[in-house]
Amino acid sequence: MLLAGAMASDPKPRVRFAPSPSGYLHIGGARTALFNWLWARKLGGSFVLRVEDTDQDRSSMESVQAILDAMRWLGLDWDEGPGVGGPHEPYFQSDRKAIYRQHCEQLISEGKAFRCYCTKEELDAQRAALKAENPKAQFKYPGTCRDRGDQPDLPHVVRFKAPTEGSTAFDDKVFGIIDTPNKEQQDFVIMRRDGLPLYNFAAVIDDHLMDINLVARGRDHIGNTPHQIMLYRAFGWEPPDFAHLPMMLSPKGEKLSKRHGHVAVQDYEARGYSPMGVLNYLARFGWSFGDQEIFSRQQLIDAFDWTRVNRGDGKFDDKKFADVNFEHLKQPELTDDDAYVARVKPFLEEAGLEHDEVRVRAALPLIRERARDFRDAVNHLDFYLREFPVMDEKAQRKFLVADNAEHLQAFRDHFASFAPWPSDVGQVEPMNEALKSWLEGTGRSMKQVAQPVRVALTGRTASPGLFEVMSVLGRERSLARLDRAVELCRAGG
RNA sequence: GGCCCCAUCGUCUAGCGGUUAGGACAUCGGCCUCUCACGCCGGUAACACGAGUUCGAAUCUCGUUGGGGUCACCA
Repeated sequence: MLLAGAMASDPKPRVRFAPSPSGYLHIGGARTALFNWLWARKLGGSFVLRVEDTDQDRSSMESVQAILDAMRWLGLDWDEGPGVGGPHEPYFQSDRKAIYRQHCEQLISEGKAFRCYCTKEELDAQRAALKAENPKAQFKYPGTCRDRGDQPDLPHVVRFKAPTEGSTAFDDKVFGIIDTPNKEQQDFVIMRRDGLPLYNFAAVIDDHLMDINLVARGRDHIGNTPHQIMLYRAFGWEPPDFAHLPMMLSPKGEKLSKRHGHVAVQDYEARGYSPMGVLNYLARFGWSFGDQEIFSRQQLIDAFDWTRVNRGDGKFDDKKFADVNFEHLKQPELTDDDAYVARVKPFLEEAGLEHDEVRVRAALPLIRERARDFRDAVNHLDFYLREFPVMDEKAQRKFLVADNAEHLQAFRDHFASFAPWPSDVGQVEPMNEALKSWLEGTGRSMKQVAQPVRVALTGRTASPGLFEVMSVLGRERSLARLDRAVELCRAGG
């Protein structure tokens, strides 16, 4: 057995992500891109983006755009590829047809590939006949056209003369040595009838021409690897290293697809996830670093290593994902105030809320420990940003009643003269003290007062501490809300 | 079915011959408390099974079972 990839030297990695633009950026694809990107960034290598759009029926420019947008949103920048160019242009396979044709001709002239004139129908018929005779038999292309004369004018596909003796092995950076008997192979098609290359052929040529020295992709490509290695050898090229990643399965263990909910990166963007929240969850899926769960972008780059990538497939867990994202929103070290404000802004606009940046920043410490994503943050921000809060009907009925008017009025009057009014949520302690002594002095209980005040200020029964809210709202707005609540109590009661 | 791969709490995982099998999410209690949240403390919960190797296996070998991938003129 000839072992590919075993003794590759260790130059700067040149890795690639090669999506097929037939939809959106799949969450599993994003992880593949991430691992490649991390490796390139860690070692100062290059991350190449190549668009595999040879199947014109399934590819679209909208899809290319969606994928590039998602990559940019995640911050997975590429050193070569669409938009940035590079020394190995073009980076769209649909612009490289001449290259594939030329290499195909080379293999044919060297006797390593041949034109096959069999039609799909003929092959199907042969397969059916074999099945009829022996249901368990495995149909393989019988080599009908292997030694038939070359007739380029006839409609044909081009097949690679695959070896049938021995085996093809490679040393995977994740799975170790994978050895596949060649007798399993058949003369596979490298060029379609319409002259367009098939995946295995185009990928090999591009990876070689683009100097890719490590191909990292999903485990579903393991079976393609022997084919590709055969092609490298046929061309006399050194195969790159390979690293295959375990699969991301649905919570039920099935292949992850749209029916399982959110699988497109853009779905998470729309839900208000943070790019680093997404990246962090994906990084920890099939890879670990001791007990560490939360990573900044730089920590990920520093810590990433193929030796810590696992082999077992995993099941997707939305709850864990949400929590990792939450962790990134909570910690200012991971999402600083500027980033937070910038990310939440479009969601505020979408909700039609006034984007009062000063007040948003003032409320941020309160929001951070409550909002699980930026969309959720808008909900928590809502009552700070309106003139008056939207009253929750049940809350109003229960707490803004005649009996509470007096408590609210007294609270309002007492704190109207309080000075200094806290300008920061961290400065509310004096007000808390004042509240306690006021309650004692007037014979009121916290229970009697707190919830009515809360509803008055926020329109809700759940919110941050009373004085934290008041410090964000400011004196005037707070008092106005209390006044309005007193009116509501009297009118409603 | 052929070939390939995988197997630790429900989930993501640590473990790389000797551990009370650890962490995180989820879940269940409790503390904190003006509500919510954060935070803190604690509980339930795993080595798929069977043979070996070894003084000693979650760790090594083989088998069984289970799961996944792949067998296109898709990628």
